[in-house]
Amino acid sequence: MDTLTTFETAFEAAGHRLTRPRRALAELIEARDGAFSAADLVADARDRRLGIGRATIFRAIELLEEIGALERIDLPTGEHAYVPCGPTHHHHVVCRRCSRSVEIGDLGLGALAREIARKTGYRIDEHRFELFGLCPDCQRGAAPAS
Amino acid sequence: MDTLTTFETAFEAAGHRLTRPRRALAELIEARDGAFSAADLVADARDRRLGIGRATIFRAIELLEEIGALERIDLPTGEHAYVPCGPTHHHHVVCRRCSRSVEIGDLGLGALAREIARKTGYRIDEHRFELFGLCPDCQRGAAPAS
DNA sequence: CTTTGGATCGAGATCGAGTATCATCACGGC
DNA sequence: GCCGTGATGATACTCGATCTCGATCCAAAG
Repeated sequence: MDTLTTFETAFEAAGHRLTRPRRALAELIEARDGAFSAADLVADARDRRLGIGRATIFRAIELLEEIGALERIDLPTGEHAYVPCGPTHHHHVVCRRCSRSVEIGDLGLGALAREIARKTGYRIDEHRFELFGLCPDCQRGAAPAS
Repeated sequence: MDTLTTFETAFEAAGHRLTRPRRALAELIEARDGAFSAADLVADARDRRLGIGRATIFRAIELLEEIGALERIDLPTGEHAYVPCGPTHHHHVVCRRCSRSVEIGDLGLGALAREIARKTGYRIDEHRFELFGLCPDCQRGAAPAS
């Protein structure tokens, strides 16, 4: 395999080494195609006997988050999950059954945040908008992708 | 003290006993006047030698959350915090320095969620919108309330 | 191709939030 | 006041996440 996946490219572009564990994790994430938890990756890696340590997985996630290739989402259950995403400001819709996620644009929330800042007097420098529900497939009762 | 605080009333109204530990926790929460973590309450209780067990604090928080007197918020740091709030649908603006929070109304987000549902095909049944920044006092460099 | 330094790795210890257990206690209706 | 049931708190435990540190690997230079 000499074509690099999105995540492999992300590692290189940010000036980090493209090591075997990182390649493997990039593949695992691409294979999931949706939101996943750190525990999911740990389980995947163990199931496939990749011999990747827990710490390495957390470090890779942290790195991809810094780079902007992943974003952490807080599920309604209180668990942490991560979704693959692009560099522009956006929000996510996450299926609570299969975890597949869709990016949506800013949708005027930036303007809304400024409006709220004006009304409350707060200086707002971060906002999060997350939506949860069922994706079309899961509504039909189809088997989820992952 | 024979006037009940908001939280003491909340316990009674939901048909739960108004015990000494619960009264004490209600006071601690009111005294904080903003978002706080479970660990904050544990620390407060220990500092004041109230002799309240860790489990009791988590149970009280869980109860108040069920009742609707508290809502869990996920801070940008990944920590869980809780904010006092009323029963109607709303969102919060939280100061990331002093944790004081302000409730804001729905602001048309319900309609926006429906619009997103239409576009993406997802059946959306939950959404969260949280804003973080500096409250007016903290912008002025004033000492935060808590 | 070999060397070499620093980034990265993996195993295990550790930490900390949150939960489960269970004998004892106290609220509040009677 | 009594008593039954909900509540309490000490303790042990689970589990996600972090820290440590010696070993290893990558990649650039020679």
